[in-house]
Amino acid sequence: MGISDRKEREKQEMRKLIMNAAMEMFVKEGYEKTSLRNIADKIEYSPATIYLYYKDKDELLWGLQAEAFGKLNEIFQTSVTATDPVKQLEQLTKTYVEFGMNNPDLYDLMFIIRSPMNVKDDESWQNGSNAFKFLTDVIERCGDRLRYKDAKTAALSCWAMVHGLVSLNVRGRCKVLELPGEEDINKILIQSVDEYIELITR
Amino acid sequence: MGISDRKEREKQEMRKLIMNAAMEMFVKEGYEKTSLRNIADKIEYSPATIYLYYKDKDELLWGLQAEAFGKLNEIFQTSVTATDPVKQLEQLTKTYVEFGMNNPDLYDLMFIIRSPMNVKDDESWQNGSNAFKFLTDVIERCGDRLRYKDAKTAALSCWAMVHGLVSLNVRGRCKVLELPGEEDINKILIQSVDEYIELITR
DNA sequence: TTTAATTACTGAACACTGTTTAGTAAGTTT
DNA sequence: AAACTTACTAAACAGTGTTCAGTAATTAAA
Repeated sequence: MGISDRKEREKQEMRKLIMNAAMEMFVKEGYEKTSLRNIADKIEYSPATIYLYYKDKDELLWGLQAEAFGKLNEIFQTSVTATDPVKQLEQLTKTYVEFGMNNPDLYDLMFIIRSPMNVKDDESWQNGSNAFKFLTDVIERCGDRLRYKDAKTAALSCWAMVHGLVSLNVRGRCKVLELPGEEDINKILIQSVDEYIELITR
Repeated sequence: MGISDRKEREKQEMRKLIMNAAMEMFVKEGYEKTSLRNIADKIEYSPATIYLYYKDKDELLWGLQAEAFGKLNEIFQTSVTATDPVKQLEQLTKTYVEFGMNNPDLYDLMFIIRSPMNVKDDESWQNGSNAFKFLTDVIERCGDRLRYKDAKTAALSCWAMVHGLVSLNVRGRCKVLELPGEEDINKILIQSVDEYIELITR
């Protein structure tokens, strides 16, 4: 059955072709400009063809989301290098903030946009879950060096803090801060994370 | 010039008619269903008419945003009743979280959606700025009872925390938490806020 | 009071969006 | 060579925000 094997291979290649085009479009042109028609144009196929490989736009976005979470996990792996778990937490949170600020569109897709993150037990949810597990593991290793009652709420709070900082910025809500002069917003965020880590450790 | 006065009055009434219809639609049907055509249908005018009173959809959204911020300010005023500034901060943060959880669509419009919050010196920005000032004022009154270096970063961090909690929930990102049983997510959030307040006070 | 100018409004169109369906052309099997 | 299956697309549907020419009513000027 070599033919059906090849057919299956070609099908996966086509899925990848669509996926890659969508991803490239997404990081280059942003969410708004990434329509099915534009993607179809890019890969020189009809828009209807995409529907033969993906149920709808949401399914495509889940794919992008999965890749983005994978990327985040990779960065975590390479950036969190310390042996001290508290130091690890510091590296983790800063890495998170930097990732969000450097990849606003991907961050959007992963943590802000409405549609995805709906279905359980798919790749996207798996990768997202892994990233969160990375955080909870670090926090658990911190043990009683964190001034938190249990690891679960500690993880939630910690995540909420960094996500709050990033998402307020990504969606331009930090103008009310009225930063004096041309202070780098990126540094202020990192500083806030620093202060937070200091605050929750004893 | 009584005529032009009446004309101006009628113009404002029309603006209000559109605004109210849009707001009603927004809180009842959500953002997705609130299209210009639907609004126009509701007030029994042509969609084109709306453009005679609002430059575009964004301008309309700014109006809604302004009202929502006004509403939030009101709630702040009636809910923050304590004399102790730290207690005030606790009331403020909890009120914020509850507002977000009870009015997800409005919260969306105020703190998540992309388009608005662009232009300075308009009503929406004013009201948003006021809400933030409410927070910074409370924090300043707390003085050295907060374990923060300066009031500004304290305010940012505090806001980031509550916004993080609410927005992760509003956009359904808290499923990774894997809450045991049917625990009320609302209570967990309030609990997290509690713990945070406790954490930053000495 | 009749005519001219201004105002308020709309129908229809434009350029998009995601999505579905009927039909075609090629590849595969019999 | 005929029958079947697969891969693909043109065209349409229903929706979006937005613009513009044209109409009817109101106001101002003659």
